[in-house]
Amino acid sequence: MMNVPARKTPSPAPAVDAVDTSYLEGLLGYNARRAALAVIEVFMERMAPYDLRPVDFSVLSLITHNPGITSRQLCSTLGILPPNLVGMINALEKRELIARKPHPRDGRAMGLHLTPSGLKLMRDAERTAAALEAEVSGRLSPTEAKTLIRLLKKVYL
Amino acid sequence: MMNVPARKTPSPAPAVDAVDTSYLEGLLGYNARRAALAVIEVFMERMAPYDLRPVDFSVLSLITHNPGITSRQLCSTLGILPPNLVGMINALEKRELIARKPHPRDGRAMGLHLTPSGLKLMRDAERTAAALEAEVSGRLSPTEAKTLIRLLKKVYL
DNA sequence: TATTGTTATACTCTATAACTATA
DNA sequence: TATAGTTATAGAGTATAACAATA
Repeated sequence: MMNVPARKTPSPAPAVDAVDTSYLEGLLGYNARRAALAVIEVFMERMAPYDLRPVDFSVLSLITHNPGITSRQLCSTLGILPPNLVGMINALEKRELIARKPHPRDGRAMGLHLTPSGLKLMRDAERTAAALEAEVSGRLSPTEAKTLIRLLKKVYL
Repeated sequence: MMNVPARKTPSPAPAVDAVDTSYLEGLLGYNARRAALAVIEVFMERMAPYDLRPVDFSVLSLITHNPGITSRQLCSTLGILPPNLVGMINALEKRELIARKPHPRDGRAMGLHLTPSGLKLMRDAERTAAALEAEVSGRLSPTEAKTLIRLLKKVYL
């Protein structure tokens, strides 16, 4: 129970029963990272049926709401480096979810657009994302969910 | 001949001037990840003088506040896989920031402890972390900072 | 000269299987 | 049999340099 040492042992090597995480839990970065990983973990599970990782969803979502967006614009918006986007775009094009069309004003760039099947997939995927949001926000009140997003924006914007 | 109005061009490839991110910005996961990355980026800069990555700081901080903690306990607390912790522990031991002592009750395990120089480093590093917290929280009110951490905990706990 | 998209490549992070020694 | 620590290794994610085509 108490495990009281006999008076004054050198106490050479104490053991830890319950880990004290109170210090880390007071740090914003620690909590933000844990929360992000928790949400993203659920997100990955729900997007698995569509064979979309979070980054694929982000890319397709930006193309959905910005038809004709270029690779360069995707990169700077999402913080992806151009060489790392190439493979993703190629894969999405190979799956016939997106199509490249010539940019109307810049011969170097290609505008990215959803194909009909890409549009259909994203309608379902965004519905799933909305359901997931409602679920996670279910642990919060609607007001808390809005507050949380507002405060997170204040941190990174 | 005349039934193709000039107004109704096929609009073959629109261009995007300003990227619309409003959809993604409504998603909790997107905002949590962006905020976490922003905070961690500053954290990395401030910890560079100590040659500590965020994960090193987390490990040393847990050892600081839990003398005798085992590798296994570190792994389960921080969500690190055992094989990936080995190298970190070895490196910290080689820098003489931590020392392994035999676990008092389990011959398989080793208790981890700060060395005097490790203790000194962590006093400085935790002071730096506290200053950084104050700075980031400076973009929020003290109440907002507390609210943010409370809501983040609700999301991942 | 600067920028878009691209290739090649390296480095870090994370994940899996299997071994050892203790429990 | 199960667990703590370890090794080896594979895969994913992220980074820089350099090139061709176009601005």
